[in-house]
Amino acid sequence: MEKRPLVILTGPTAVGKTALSVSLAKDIGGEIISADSMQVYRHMNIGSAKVTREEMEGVPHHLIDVLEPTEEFNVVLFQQMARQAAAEILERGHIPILVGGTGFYIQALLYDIDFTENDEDTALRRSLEELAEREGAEVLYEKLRAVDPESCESIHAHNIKRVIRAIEFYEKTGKKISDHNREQRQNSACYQSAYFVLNDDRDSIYRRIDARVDLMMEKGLVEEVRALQAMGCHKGMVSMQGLGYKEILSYLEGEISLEEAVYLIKRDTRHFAKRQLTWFRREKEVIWIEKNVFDHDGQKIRQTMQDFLHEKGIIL
RNA sequence: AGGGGCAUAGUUCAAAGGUAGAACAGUGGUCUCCAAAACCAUCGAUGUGGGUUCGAUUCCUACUGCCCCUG
Repeated sequence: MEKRPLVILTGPTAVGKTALSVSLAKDIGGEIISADSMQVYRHMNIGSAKVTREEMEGVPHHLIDVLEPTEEFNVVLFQQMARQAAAEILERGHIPILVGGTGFYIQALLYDIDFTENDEDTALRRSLEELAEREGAEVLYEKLRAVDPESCESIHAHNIKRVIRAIEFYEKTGKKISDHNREQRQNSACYQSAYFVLNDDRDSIYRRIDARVDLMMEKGLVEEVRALQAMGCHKGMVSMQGLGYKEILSYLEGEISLEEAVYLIKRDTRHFAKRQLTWFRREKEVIWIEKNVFDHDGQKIRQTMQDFLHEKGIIL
């Protein structure tokens, strides 16, 4: 069976993905699927740097504003929704363009990673969390070693989240997650894809992050978060783990000053950008689009991307 | 101008007559259901010139810079 086309445009936060994605979509007759864990949420516009109506310029966008901030979102949901959106776009004879900075989500869709072996078990997770809290991370780690020693090779004992997931996987399926992951790593892309990573000098990215955070403050990030708080949003929610949200919440709860909150948002966003780049470096078959190689000329960048798309047979 | 104080990593702070620790930043990495999360690793400093001493970054001294007080 011939693979269906998928264009991916990603890169570190604040590098300029949104603007480029819209013009590319117009160039090639595409529709955009957001691979962004925060822009899915309604009422979270400023802090998530969500594309505005105007910025969309009429290009259809999917997976934006589809959940309430009180709802949960995760890779599995993303994968299902994105898969569905892509199918619909293709049916319309358009090209799906996956745009966003969450590398894990992109991977989940592109390689069709199998997450369905078990359902999330909140009770089990909680009891393991409590165990770690009460008796320490080492005890939890030994529990994992007993059932899946291989996982201990790759998961650090301090990384409680992943230790719990590995134990949970074993409890629910009777199989080792290390085996499962090894199998899944063999997956090859299930789309005829072009995986573009837009990048720029580190200094430029960091400067843009700082400027963007300042702009968010001017636009009223504090008010946005205050409104979310009034809707009943609190730190325990997935949506409130977003950069800009958790820090402003801390400020509103009187834990830190506004100045500290801004400092933390900038710092954590830089860290995030760095982690994103680490992820993309590791991904196979990515096409790096270094903005400075193209003198930051959007026209040249779009032309180059289209050349790649021709080459890969994604566009004629 | 006079008096006093301080000069240690990019920043904030430790320590010590036998060549210096930390936090944060920076950098590299892990990642297969909380991923804007969680976690790991790592680079890096005694302002400059003299003197005392077996040995100074530490003591003395001059210079430079910064801060405070007085005028």
